Amino acid sequence: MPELPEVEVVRRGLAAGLRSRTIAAVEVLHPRPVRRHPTGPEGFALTLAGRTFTEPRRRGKFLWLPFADGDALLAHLGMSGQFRFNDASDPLAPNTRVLVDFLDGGPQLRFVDQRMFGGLSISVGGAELPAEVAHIGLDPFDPGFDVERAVSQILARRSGIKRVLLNQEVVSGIGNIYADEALWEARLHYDTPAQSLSRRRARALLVAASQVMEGALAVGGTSFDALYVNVNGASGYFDRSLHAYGREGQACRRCGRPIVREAFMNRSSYRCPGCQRAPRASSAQRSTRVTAL
DNA sequence: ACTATATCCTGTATGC
DNA sequence: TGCATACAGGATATAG
Repeated sequence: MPELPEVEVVRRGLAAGLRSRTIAAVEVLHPRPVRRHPTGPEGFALTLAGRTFTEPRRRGKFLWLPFADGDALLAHLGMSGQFRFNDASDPLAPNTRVLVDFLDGGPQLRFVDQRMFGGLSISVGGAELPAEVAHIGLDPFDPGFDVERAVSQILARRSGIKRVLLNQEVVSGIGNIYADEALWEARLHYDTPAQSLSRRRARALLVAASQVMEGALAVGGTSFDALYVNVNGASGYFDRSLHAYGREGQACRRCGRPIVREAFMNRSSYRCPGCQRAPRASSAQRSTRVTAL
């Protein structure tokens, strides 16, 4: 699942392969990835021809590929989106959805996406910051990221801490894998009310999230299968460094107890039952008690 | 304004 | 072998 480190790996690959290149033609092979474009796949393809890419940018898991004319191609990888560079004569990978050819005749840019939760759209005037991304919070890799401000936002939420970590409007870039890893590092249960944390613990959690993701970026990201690869089709190696995610039944590397998997928010949460104890009472239980009194 | 949930989508793994 | 079901989980629309 591409989260912040994986999306940054992709951004860097795109930077190396797209800069100053001009689009000759675009072919949309499946309409779903361009569903947000108002004039449909044909309009999407036509409006892109002739545009010249500049430096790709990113906020959290959103990528945008600015054009020299001030607009941008906005991209989200969703669950399984990939950008790949291939010669036009190379066979198409399964689930290839969009093809971009360039005037220089060099490698094609291909958007491949099995589950199609992600997609491409055109952001008019979005070269600097697409309006579609304006509501997304800064990510921990952003030079403008303010830890104290993020701590304050976490403490203002009534939800469990993992819900808050996954909320891209508070801090962006964190998905299920790095949320579980950060919670393991910080020894926190996913249901701990965000409001109950001290500033110190909330800060430590954010630092842990940031450090885990930096470590993942350094080795090319986390890959479990062929659904996340860089623009050359290569996998990352961070799965070997995970402490919680995907380790059901395996010993906690801190205390030795088997990691458990629990259903949470329509997905799985992994935690150590020894190091990450459930909070004494959920906020819902407490408010019920207050009401009863 | 905040919070929680249903929904989208397809390949792979598993159970009967 | 075939068929059904569970699972992977991003962001968003919608309901409360």
